[in-house]
Amino acid sequence: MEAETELVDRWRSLLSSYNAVAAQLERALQEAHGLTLSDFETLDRLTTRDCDKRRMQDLAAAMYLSQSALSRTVARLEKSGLVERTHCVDDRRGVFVELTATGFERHAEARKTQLAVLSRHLTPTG
Amino acid sequence: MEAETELVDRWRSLLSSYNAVAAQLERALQEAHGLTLSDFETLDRLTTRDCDKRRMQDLAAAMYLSQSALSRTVARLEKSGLVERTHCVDDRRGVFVELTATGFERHAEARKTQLAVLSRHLTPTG
DNA sequence: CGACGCTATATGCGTACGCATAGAATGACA
DNA sequence: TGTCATTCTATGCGTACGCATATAGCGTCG
Repeated sequence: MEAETELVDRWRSLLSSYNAVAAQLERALQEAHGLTLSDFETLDRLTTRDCDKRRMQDLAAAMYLSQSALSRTVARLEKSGLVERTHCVDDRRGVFVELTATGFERHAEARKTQLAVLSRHLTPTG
Repeated sequence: MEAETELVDRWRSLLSSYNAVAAQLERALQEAHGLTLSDFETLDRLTTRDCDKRRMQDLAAAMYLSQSALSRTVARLEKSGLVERTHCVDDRRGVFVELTATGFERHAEARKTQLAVLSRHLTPTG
């Protein structure tokens, strides 16, 4: 019984910490840069890794999004001119996603917003 | 710079922990009980507190949901017969939300599912 | 080569969300 | 009593999501 309530308490804590930060972050990114949280996270994955040209499946594996959600996120980013999609040459089922110069800049600006929000709303305790 | 990456790392960790657990929980609750995560959390609030009859605004304050999302969640729960809404007598703008017997039972069953999922997917590290 | 199973991505569909606003009831003040 | 600012909940609207399925390319075996 003790273990159960401890488990639920940890979950509650995670739930409220996450939602508090996520809501602020979502709003700030949207307002200042026209980006969804998923948009930003996707851009982030593309800058963080060595090659800034990644296959969809690699992105999907590194993220929390479902395959379909990632597909649409990348479609949004492409429409906004932040990434480009190119078919792989060796396996034409695959799709490479690549940051554009604009995408790189937008990410850099958005990262400032992210840091500002995190430092204000992400408490050390969780 | 050090502090910045530490902050971002904490956020990443929170993000992935949350999503891993939330996705499982959402699916399990939906499949086994026809409940959204928000549905369950709302029922949970109604059983946890002293009086199991609460005003919308009290629920809203105790939760992460927006006011409109809570309104619709309660509407769903009422439609399913798990809660009842009654106008307050003293302030008829307000709405009391009350668990039905069915709602109480459903919550008790769903809580087992919650505990099962949490014990499997909520790691001690967060 | 041709058929088949498998993998990678896209899309139809239904749902929950947040924002902005509408609608109803309150309290204060003339 | 009548007006008006305020509070509480509901709703119109547009968006992102997940699930299931469609589509296109791959590799193998005959």
